[in-house]
Amino acid sequence: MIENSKILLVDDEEDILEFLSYNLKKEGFRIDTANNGISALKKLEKSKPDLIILDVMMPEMDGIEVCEKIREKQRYDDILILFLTARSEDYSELAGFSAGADDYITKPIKPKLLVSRVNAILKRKRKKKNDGPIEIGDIHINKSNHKLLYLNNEIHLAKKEFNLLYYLMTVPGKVFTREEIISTIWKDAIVGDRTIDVHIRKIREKIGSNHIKTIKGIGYKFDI
Amino acid sequence: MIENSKILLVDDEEDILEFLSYNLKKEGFRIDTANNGISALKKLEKSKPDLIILDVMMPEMDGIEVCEKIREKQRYDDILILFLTARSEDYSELAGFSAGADDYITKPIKPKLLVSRVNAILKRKRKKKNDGPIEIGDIHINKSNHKLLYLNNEIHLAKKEFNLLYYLMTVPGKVFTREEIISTIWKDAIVGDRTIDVHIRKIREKIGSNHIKTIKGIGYKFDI
DNA sequence: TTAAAATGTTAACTAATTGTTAAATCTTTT
DNA sequence: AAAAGATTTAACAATTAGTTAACATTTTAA
Repeated sequence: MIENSKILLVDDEEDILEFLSYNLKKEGFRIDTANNGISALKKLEKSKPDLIILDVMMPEMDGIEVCEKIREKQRYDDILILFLTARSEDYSELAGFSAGADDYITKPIKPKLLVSRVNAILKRKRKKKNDGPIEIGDIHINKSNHKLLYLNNEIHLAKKEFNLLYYLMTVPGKVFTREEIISTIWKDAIVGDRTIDVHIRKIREKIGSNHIKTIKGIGYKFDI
Repeated sequence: MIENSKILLVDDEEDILEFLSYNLKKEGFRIDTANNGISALKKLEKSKPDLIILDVMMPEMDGIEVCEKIREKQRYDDILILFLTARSEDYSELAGFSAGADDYITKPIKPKLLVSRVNAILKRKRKKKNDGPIEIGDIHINKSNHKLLYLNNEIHLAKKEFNLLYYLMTVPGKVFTREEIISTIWKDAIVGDRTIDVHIRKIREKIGSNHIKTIKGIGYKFDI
């Protein structure tokens, strides 16, 4: 869900932070702010955003430098960086991209343009990775770190349970037939008929029984 | 070796290809050329270059489109793309970066600038891949001096242990499959199945068993 | 309404994976 | 060349995951 993306805003001017914050929150983004480079880098450690919007001109550590610092760490590779630059500071386009930015917006910022640019860039990111985390309601499932968050608590799922839930969540609302499930989760093994049920049961035990619905005679679906 | 980098030049004008080729070969780069987008995409399949220099203006498929096509494939993520654009085609800066370019050069091309830009961009890539120190919680690991600090005490790790821990720490939280681990830490050697475990055990002996978590059936991950 | 069909539930059983040692084999250092 | 250290292996233990069988419950449809 693009709307659910976390964005970190970095600018030394409070006005701009508020302006950006307001316009992006309205679109459903989760916003965090920092008013200098150092504090931005610290916030990163705590919670990794999907996108950082970074003012180029800042006292002490400018945006370019912050960007370079971020790009040094491999684990931040997938964070998008969008520069905010005054039209006059032409240098920034070049230096910014050399530092590893993904896009830039020139001031004065037009809310509509901002939002559309942010959406575009996030969409691009999403397309890139196919095992992306899925967040539906109070359930966050992430294949790359094999984590399931239910109401913000980490829940342990065994491999089969995890794969099964993830599979159902790839297309919420869609009914997956037992056959479909077997052929993707069990590939070539042959398992008895109760096996699926038992796994479903174990998942329900962990995330409550409202999310996975039984469609009798057909299969199961994940619903919010 | 930056000098050894492979560069793919894509331009429809033979003159420019030769000009670029001449100047870059002189610097020790390995050069391959293509005179349209289709052929460039085909050459990619055969042999992956480190950098692609792409003319924006080309008949049939323009540079932007080629760039987008490349960026669609995850396996080409680490290829750098540098655009060649006429000064007038201002649009390309923006469209180009949105398409996923890493830098651009405007025509007319000055050999010295070209070379320095190419070097800069390649160096940036190299830096990214490499060895920054990683500090997570109470663990500081530094590849350049092969040191591990745990709770501010220096701990000795044997080479394999060190590499393994470092690898896991490059992306904290991510689950590395046994396969991934084997193929990066053991490159081309073939080792038995218990080898990883034994190394993991030794690392845990030294930094406690909370940081490296086992995800049964999948692999290991480093967590804070 | 009731038998048949499908799914839910449990606990026992089986299989698969990982942990732990100590010894064997390589490597490096002295 | 001996010693020390690093790495791998093999055997076995421990743990966890996955499956099944037996039975219960629910739903469907005659």
